[in-house]
Amino acid sequence: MKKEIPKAFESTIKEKEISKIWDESGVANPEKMEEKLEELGVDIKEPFTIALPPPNANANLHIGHMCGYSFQDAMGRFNRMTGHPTLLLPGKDHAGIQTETSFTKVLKEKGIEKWSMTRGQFYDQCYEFSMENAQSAREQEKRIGLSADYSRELFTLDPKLTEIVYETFYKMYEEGLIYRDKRIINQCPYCKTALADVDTEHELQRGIFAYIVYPFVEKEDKQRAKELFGVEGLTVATTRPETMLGDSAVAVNPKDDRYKEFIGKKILLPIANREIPVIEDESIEIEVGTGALKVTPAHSPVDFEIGSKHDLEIINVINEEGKMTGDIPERFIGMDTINCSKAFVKELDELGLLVKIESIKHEVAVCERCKTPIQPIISNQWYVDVKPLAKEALKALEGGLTVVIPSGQQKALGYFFKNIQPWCISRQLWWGQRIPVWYSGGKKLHDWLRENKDRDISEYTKDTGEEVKGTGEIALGEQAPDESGVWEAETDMFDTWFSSGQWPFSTLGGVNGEDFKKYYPTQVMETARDILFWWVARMMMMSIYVTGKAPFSTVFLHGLILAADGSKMSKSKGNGVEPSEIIDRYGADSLRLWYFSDALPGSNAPVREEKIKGNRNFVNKIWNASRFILMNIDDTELEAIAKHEIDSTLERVIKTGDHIKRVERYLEKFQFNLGAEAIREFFWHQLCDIWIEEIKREISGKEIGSKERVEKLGELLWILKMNLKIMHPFIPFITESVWQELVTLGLAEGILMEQQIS
RNA sequence: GGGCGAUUAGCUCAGCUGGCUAGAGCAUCUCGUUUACACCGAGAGGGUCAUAGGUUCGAAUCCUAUAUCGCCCACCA
Repeated sequence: MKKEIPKAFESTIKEKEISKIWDESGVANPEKMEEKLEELGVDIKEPFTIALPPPNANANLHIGHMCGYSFQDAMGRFNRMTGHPTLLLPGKDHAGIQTETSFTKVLKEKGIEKWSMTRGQFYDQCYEFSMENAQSAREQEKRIGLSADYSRELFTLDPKLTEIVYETFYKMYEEGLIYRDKRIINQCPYCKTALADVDTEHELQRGIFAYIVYPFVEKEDKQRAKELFGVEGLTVATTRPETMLGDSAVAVNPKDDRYKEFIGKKILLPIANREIPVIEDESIEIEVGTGALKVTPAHSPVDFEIGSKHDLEIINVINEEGKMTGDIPERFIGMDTINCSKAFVKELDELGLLVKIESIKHEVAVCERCKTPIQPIISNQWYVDVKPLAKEALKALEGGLTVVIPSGQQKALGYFFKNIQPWCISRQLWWGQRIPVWYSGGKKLHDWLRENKDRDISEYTKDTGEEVKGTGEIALGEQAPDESGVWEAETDMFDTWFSSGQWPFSTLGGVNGEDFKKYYPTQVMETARDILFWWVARMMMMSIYVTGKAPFSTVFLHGLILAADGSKMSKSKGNGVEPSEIIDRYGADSLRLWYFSDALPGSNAPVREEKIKGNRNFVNKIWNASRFILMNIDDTELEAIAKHEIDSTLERVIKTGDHIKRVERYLEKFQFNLGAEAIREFFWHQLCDIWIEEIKREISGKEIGSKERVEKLGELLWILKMNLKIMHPFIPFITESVWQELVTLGLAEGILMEQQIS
């Protein structure tokens, strides 16, 4: 009897051994794999490349990350086993705002306030924090079997990448696509930064709807209003009374018969006691609220539009931290918006100007990262005019150069490109890549000049009380253009997506990189569908802009992993499933197989442990079937069986060949579920339940070393090996483990990972 | 308000360009101590494929409505 083979597949032990073998082989490196293919005498095909989505280096990987890696690894392994030098290019993302938020929390738990640190201190410690997370993420990636080329691993803040990101910025600036603008932005009072529209979410929240009387100035208007409405002014309805000190007008629809006659009249804004006009605007909906809208251009995107149409004054009353500010009564300054709202309601009530308050539920924009309600405020920010980029991306999409799976998401992406808005790329953060801009005489001077185009620089001092110390010009670069000392560095950071949007070519060394020539464009982008607009869209736009070519031909969006009850997993709910626990219990292969059959594009996949357990049973079945075959081969027969030439006309051999082809087709068409089902069905029910049983009978009573035994067991061994190969992209650990058992007996060579399927 | 998708066995879902008695996994039930595996084997039950029309020799599959659910986008005060 040969050495003992355990009855059950001990996944935890085996996975470690196998990982080590793979690491040592080095064939995750495409050049190394190419050499291997040459050795094997195989036709070398086009490289297959995936720039793996870099996970945020601020937390452990979750079950969704593992899902992505499973699909990408399956694609990678399959291509590697069919003659393609394969590059799965790994990396980690600094994830600007998200990491800054989570690291701030980490500090807080230690009793340290972010604001008590210098930017530099914060940056350094955050860097360390990110590196630690990157390390554990790397370990997790390997646990699910990811065959990435770690010799090329990158972090988005790597100087090599930053250089490329800056080059793109300079190019865009010179071509007039980058500009600074003062307009209404989404301000997160908690993160204290501007956000792009796409960085906000809408949440249904409870709020108030206050009906407030805005009295007229003139006596006759008051009287007329009294006759018509019973109050001496127009009643406006608002969910945000605290913004009223920033009102510049009351707008009504010109078709609204109730208010028509008051258009052009003057209103005395309560509390502020400032006169504002009644204006007309088509966009006002007659049925909503009272049909009269208070217009606050500084603090509402809708109002901002109306304001710029009618050239209304912009009055800032809320600052970056969500506190009341500006030219307002002393008692409100510094109040937060909620308390201010309450105070206003009280005062208005005392003045007899509060009609009523309704309690309503309405959609509120919140910060995508910390869920704090955003404050729309006016501020100076950097923008990219992405319209022309989106146009090219749309062309690629419509021309079929990039195909999105599932197709419904392709339409959504097209819609996004068609309706794209300027992209605000500056963030008031400490963590990330600094926007490489310098201001002569300071940022404030530059902005003042931009806002006061018709005025002379000499008036700046009069306006602001500050000396003019430069020209207000801008210079680009990492370093100040000269030593004159007039240059002030931009302190804003890039939106994290500005760098990750360049991932497909920045990781390959940019347009002049060696890797770029060989591996760009990549073949696949595999990710979760919730970052389609943030990331996939940006990658397409920026990559086409910089390289002229669509960065990938297929976008594969895997399904959304949900908690067992079908709800979204979230940290706050505590209903997340820890991938390492699943792997400990059932093995990485079982989890992978579950992804392939359940986490299909366009679907939701609640984690069902029984199903993963079922896959574990299948993995174990493979182990035992293989073990049985090996146990049946006598030591004295090993050599003969190893040398045995397979008869390609045998029925079982033909059927096996057909099966392999079928699964190959499924993998080529990204039909992982069908592939997973096919390998299971074939191995378990065809091979184990039927053929092994048949062969058991066929060799029973035959003498050891006889021709029949060598032929039959040789056939069985061949079928097993073919099955191991085709199953390997799905379940690499078990298949490689069995392969290694074969190697020790001299029945196979090398590692399965580098074998060619046909 | 707009868009996308879903609705098939108790549960989670397959079912590609329309064609055999509609499938899988898990769950359920019955039987089984055969020298790989009980993380097993043999077998069984269970679906008017959301509803109503239509196209067709033929529809879960195509078309049109309806209903319910989900997701995304959008400035409803």
